[in-house]
Amino acid sequence: MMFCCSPVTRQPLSAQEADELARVFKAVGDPVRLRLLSLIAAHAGGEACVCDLTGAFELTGPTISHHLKVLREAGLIEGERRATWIYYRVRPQLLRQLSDVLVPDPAGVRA
Amino acid sequence: MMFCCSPVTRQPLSAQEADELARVFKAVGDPVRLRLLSLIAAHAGGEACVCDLTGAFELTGPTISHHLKVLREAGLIEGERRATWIYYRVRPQLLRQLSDVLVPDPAGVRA
DNA sequence: CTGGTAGTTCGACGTGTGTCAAACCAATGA
DNA sequence: TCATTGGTTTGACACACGTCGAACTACCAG
Repeated sequence: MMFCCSPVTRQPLSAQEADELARVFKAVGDPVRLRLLSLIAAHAGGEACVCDLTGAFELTGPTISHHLKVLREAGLIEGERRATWIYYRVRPQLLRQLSDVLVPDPAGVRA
Repeated sequence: MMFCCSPVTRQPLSAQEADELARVFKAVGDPVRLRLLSLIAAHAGGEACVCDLTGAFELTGPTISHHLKVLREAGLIEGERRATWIYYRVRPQLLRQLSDVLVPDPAGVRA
């Protein structure tokens, strides 16, 4: 992930930065994916296997799998197979970057 | 906006919270809207008229207008007409909420 | 009132996306 | 080796979304 830490409110984003950022925000711009992210992050041990996740939704396996893939390709989570199960964990660095980039300027810093 | 301040990583989002949050993240999940938000926020005085914005893109007026409407309906910006021009300004409260909700837990807080 | 500029709304069109069923791959266990 | 369970991939379909041109509204200047 190439964009860096200066908030969106500081100076105008370049088209490139905007493209990269938008890709990630689009990934969290879906209620199912947000809940998946939240379920994984808040799960005991910081990780959850897919079998823990599918039960929380009225959606089929393939659909959950699709959303996990979107989150994975956005860099928000990573998965690891252990024996029969695949465990997902969130990648806090990217989450932190997203959080930082949205922080509003303290009033009056701009000209 | 009804969702509140506890980070997504703390405890699983309810379906309702996820819906509301996703609506807003979807609004920032587009490169043009991200740049618009950034242009408005970083503009001198904290506001910009539409005429300041359209020139920054290779897009027609109606398209810019459409994206501004999406940002407006998401609660991220607000517009005010003064004489011939309409000035947009970002609403920092919502930006702050989005930022807060994405902050990762300090390691080891969860069980 | 007429003309001109700023901006939005409307209607249409092509592409992207969420969903599912069916087929497939990986690991375990008789 | 075969059957079973966990997950992903593929293909198809309906709907949402980004974009544009054209029509429209709001304001200002003669």
